[in-house]
This record gives sequence, C-alpha cells and structure tokens, in this order.
Amino acid sequence: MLRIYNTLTRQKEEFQPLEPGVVKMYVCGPTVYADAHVGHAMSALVFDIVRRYLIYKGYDVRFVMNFTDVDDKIIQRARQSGIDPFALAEHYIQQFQEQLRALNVLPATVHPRATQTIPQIQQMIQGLIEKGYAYAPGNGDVYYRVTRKPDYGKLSGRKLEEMQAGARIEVGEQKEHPMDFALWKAARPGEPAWDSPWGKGRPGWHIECSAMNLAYLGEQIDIHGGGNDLIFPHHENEIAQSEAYTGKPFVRYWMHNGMLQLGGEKMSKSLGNLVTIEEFLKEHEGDVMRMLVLNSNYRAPLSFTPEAIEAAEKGLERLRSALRPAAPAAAGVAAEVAEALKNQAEATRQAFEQAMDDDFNTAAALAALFELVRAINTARDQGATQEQLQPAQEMLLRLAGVLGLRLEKKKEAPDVVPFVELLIEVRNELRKQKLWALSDLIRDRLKALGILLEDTREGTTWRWE
RNA sequence: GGCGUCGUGGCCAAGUGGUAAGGCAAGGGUCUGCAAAACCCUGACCACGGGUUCGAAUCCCGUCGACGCCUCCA
Repeated sequence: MLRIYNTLTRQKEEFQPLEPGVVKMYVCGPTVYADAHVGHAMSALVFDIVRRYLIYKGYDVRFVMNFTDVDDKIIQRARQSGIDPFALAEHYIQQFQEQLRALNVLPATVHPRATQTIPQIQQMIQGLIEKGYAYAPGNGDVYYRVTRKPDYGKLSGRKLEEMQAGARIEVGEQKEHPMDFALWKAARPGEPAWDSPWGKGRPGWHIECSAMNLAYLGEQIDIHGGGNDLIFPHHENEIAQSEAYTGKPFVRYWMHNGMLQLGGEKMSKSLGNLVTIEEFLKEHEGDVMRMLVLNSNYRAPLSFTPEAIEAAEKGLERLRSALRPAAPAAAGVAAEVAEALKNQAEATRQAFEQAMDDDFNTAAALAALFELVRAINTARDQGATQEQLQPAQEMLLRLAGVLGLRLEKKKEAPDVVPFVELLIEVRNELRKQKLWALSDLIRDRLKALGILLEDTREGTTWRWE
C-alpha cells in the first residue's frame, strides 16, 4: 500500500486514485527566461521518480508538465537582449527538454504552454467572473476575488487577515482587496498580447496552471507537484481558481519537494547563487544528480556540496560494481549459495517496495539496493558463475531502473573488444614469464585509454573507466 | 512579526516509543608480483535543558541554532 505525504493535510495518506488504475499528475514546470539550474533538475527528478514508481506499481500515469512561456521576466529579458520574447522562450524550452533527456527524465505525456492555452484560460476567467469569483475593474486587468471563498489559504495554512501586511498593490492596479491577484493583465505597448473581452492582454501566472489542468487532465486530478516555494501563493491560488470554477475538490494529493541548498541557502535565480544544469552535466553524468536526489528525502532541503556530489558519484560506481561479470574462470558456488543469492534478490525487492511505499523513501530503497550489491559481489568473489549471478543482477538492474538509474554504461567502441582481449592474452603470457615491466606497461597504457584491467585469481577482467 | 520544516558519527543521510539502515571519507586486514577492484573489521547514545513512560533519537514543554514561505521563484 502506497502512502503519500499530502501538503494539504500535513500527513501521510493512503494513495487512492480517483479512477482505479489511472493516475492524473501535474507538475509545475519552469518559467523559461534563463538557463535552468540544478534546483529545477531536482524537482524534475523527484517527480520523475514518483512517476516511475507509480508506473512500476501498475498505474497508467498521465503526466503533464507545463512551461510558462509568457510573463514579465521573459518580456523584460527579451527586451534587454533585443530578442523576440517568443523566440527567447522557445530557446529555453528546447534547452530544458534536452537537459531532461540527459537526466533520463521521462518525457511528459503533454508539455503544454501558456501561449497555447489562451482560449481555455479566457474561458475560465469568464466563468469565474460570471460566478462572482473574479472582477474586471475596467483598466484591462481581471482579478480574482480572494474574499469570496472562505477556505482561501487552506493549503498554506494562512488566513487572509494575517497576510495583509505583506501584500502590495502596484501602481495602476485596482484591487478590491490587497490579496486579490491578476487573472488577466492588460498589455502595455509593445508587449505580447491577445485579444480578450477585457481588452488586449495576457494571462496571469496562476490561471494558466488551472486552465492546463482542466484542459489536459480534467476537473479533478490525483497528484499535483512542485517545489515547496510554490505552495504560496501559486498553488493556493490554483486551488482557489479551480475549485471556484468547477465547484469540486481540485487535487487529492499535493506533493512538494524541498529546496536545493547551495552554501546554506536556497538556490534561486533571484539570489543568483546558481549552478546551471548545463554546468553540472559538463562535469558529471546525469545519474549523479539523480543519486544526489535519491540519497535524501525529497521533502527536505538537499545539500548540494562538492562532498555530496563526490559521494553520489562513488555510490553510483558502487552500484555498477555489482553488474560486473563473473570471473573468467569462475568455478561456480554450491547450489545453496546460489539459491541464497536469489532469495536475497527477492528480499531486496520487498525491502525496496516497502521503502518506496512509504512516501517514496528513496534513501531507504537505495540502502536495500546496496545490500544486494554486497551480496552479489561476495558471491562473485566466492567464484559464482555468470549464470548464478544473473538473477540477482537482473533484479538490481530492474529496481535501479525504477529509480531511473541507468547503471549500464553505453558500450563504447565495441569494435575494440577483440583487440583488448588479445592484449590481455599476451599480457598474461608475459606475466607467466614474470615480465612485470612489460605487463605493467600494457596495463598503464590501456588505463590511459580508459580501459581498466584487474587481475584476479580467476583471471583478468577489464572494463571501461 | 506570522505560518511551516528541521537539528542523527568527519560529510551526505534512513529510522520517529523498545537499547541507532545505507553511501562517501578514514584506519586496520584478506587477496595479490605490483596495482586496482571486491570482501571483512573499527566508530555516533541522536543540538541543549526539563517532563511523560517500565523504557524516548522517536511523545510533550522550554532554550539555542538553521532553513523555507509570507514579493517573482522548482
């Protein structure tokens, strides 16, 4: 039984989708006006892992992740660099999607964009006005009326009376209440704009997510995810809009990931303490970032430090060590030993599921995998044959795959394999004759080419670095 | 100021009433021509102070500290 921590109720709840066997899931994507940073990667990875586990559990997962491709910052940025705002957004969307692929994040079922959802957004705004939840004061803006719904603030645990101190009204706004927020923004000259019943303008940030949910998943969804910095006001406002419009509970399980911490602070565009995904991937493979995420609780802050990255990299290599083949001359182990390894693989599967069922406890799931790694390596050391190792290795590969780890490195230059094996054969002849200098030369030169030789009692093995 | 999360070995980090998973690093050992890898062994009484309990890292109160949100933000 899967249990998920629900931000709305602040407790773990049994997961029960609206429709048996189907999960409707929406995750807030980035506003595309700059290079995405590793914090965005963390969020994408967290919900990719959630999604993969739900698939593993047998659910048909409809996964929607939006791109906010029109807003103040995009317009501002485009103006500064003299680029068309749509071209700017398109550039960063392409870049982000490429990076998600590098991180082995499954592509969303749909990647909607605000600019492609304008009719639905307008329809929703119109509906909210008709129901009295929104108003157009006549300056071209349309605002949501927060005082109309008594449960406004239920997600973030706030009350309107307590929030007013921080609220602000900008010049030109005509709000009834300081906390009212824009559903539609009147266009200023030169800005991207769409015709609407309220004049030329563009959608506010919050309404696009409500409209996309409605358009692509329906009135009610199972899981809504995002960073915990979106709880207020973004998700609070989404709930207000959607529930006011449909009259139904919007989301069953609200999931929020913790913030990635750099130097003790949240990594964010506004603070400027950034490591972009591009920079990270230049130094490390995508699975390293994933290991970093897996090793900690998704709801807690993630320490992004050189030491943690190093540990993630080594841990990944350790997982891979279990997939190395049996020694060339392995004699095999007793049937009971092989059987015990098989049982261990099964026990690992159970421990893995138990951990993941408990609100996606990936750190505990990883621990289970490491136990299996040790068992496999021990069996290999004892002389297990490839056939004897196989079942446990397959289990490891399968469960790691559920976490989105790719363990198996791509086969580099398969053409060279016979030549490497030839060199090993020759080198072993040299070793028999105790010609150590020549043997070591071959090993060193191969290492320089990225090929590691390891001499064991049962023969010499090799692998790519 | 308000709301919320958190403080576990050198680092990352599970556990949330019955005497502390896992990874990284470190030290020792096995194997080995050497190297590498793998394997084995070694380490914390859980921020601090009270309280509840037969028993608490785990529940309650307080103190200190960190972080997030309250304005755009994954």
